[in-house]
Amino acid sequence: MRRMTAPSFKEKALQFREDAIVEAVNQLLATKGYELMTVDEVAALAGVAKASLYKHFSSKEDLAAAAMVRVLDRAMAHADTLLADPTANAFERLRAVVRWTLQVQLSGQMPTLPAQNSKLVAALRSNRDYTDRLMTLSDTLGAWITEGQSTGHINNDMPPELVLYTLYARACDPVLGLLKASGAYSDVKIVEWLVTATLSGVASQPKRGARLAIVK
Amino acid sequence: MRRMTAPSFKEKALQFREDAIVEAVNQLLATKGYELMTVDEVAALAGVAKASLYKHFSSKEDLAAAAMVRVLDRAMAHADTLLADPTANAFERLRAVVRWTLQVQLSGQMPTLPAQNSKLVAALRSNRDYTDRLMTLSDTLGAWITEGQSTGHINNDMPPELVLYTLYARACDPVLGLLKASGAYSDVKIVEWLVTATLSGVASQPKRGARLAIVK
DNA sequence: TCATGATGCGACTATACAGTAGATTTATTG
DNA sequence: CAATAAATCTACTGTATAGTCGCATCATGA
Repeated sequence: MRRMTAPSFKEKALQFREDAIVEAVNQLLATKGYELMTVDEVAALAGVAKASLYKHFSSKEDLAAAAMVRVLDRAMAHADTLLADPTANAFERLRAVVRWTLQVQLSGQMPTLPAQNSKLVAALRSNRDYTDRLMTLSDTLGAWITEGQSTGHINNDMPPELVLYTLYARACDPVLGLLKASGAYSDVKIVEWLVTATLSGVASQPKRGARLAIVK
Repeated sequence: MRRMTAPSFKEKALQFREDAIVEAVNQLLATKGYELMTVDEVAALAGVAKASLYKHFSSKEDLAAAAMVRVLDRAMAHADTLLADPTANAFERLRAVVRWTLQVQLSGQMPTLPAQNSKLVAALRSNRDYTDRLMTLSDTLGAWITEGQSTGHINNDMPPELVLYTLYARACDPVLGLLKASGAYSDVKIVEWLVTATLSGVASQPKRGARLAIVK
């Protein structure tokens, strides 16, 4: 049954609190990671008692899932804005996705979860809010990837799966943090280098037409 | 004062136990990660009582450091064998390093540590056994990288630091595990794709001489 | 203004885990 | 073989933290 009336004051306050909690989780996941994040910290940062928090989310795993849902929503929203630009092709959209992901991580806003925690992984897998969004986003990006392969922009020898995972992996690439910690480079420079590294690797690009002088 | 006598039976047994402990740590770090690894597990897996373990290593951080020292030693040993081949150039040696790293990870033998645990990071930083080896290995690889840049094999626009970190990051690349979990590809294929992705990215390589047909 | 039901909170429990103390075994040496 | 020193083990402590209980508070609707 869908709601008929406008959200009441109480309901808006509720939503506001949930947002504060998820924002706190997002922040802590981005800085300390899942294992080191404590529910007490989340509650304190959100300005909520722990028992109240458990009225909204039934477990620590649920908290993590909520943060991932939010970042996936943002990623999909970003993908939609990219589709709105008719001048960009699939490859350029993928490049923009990589850049967006790196920018979010560099600004300390990217929540990351350990793939090794089996209890957490099981909780995520059985969370429809999460899995549905992950599949939707993967479908969108997967379509761009195969399109990029058919237009010759993306390596045809690699399975689209591998390319997709490679993009996702930018969200937890440790290189970003190490370069930032060195303090020697601007954020913009770091992002551009890593976009290049992802798409073209660290090897020199063979110059187009480089063999002109050699071939007769 | 250096020892004069051969290691006694007792001392060999001691060394043997330490090896068993470090091997257990390595295995658990590779599978569960640092936070989820418990000292009780390490002791059980090594076949040693926890209190005995603490006679060898004074903290959980020390255990992790010992495992990292071991893997760094192996990496340096591998680098030495690469230097022994006079036909390979710096770029080819770096490719071999990437392949080795991926192979170790794929076989479930690569210990990884969370960069977010500040207590652990502090312990590693103040551990000479660890830092000395890390610097030595970085010097070796760094020399190969700048050599690769001067011979035009490696992108000159990128700081060597970035290239070095990119190589190191292969040790904890989640793409490997995801592809393996999909079950659709052989280990050899996975490694080769990721070597390519690291060095040349996921984009199509512009074919050498591709503009021949266009330029006059 | 009062009844009500949902939401919030302080204080609590249970548990898992890092680290320790003291008894016990074992290799070594005279 | 006896004395010793070192290493190991069993059983423990202290603490951090996920999750809960029961009472207090407050918006809402009559």
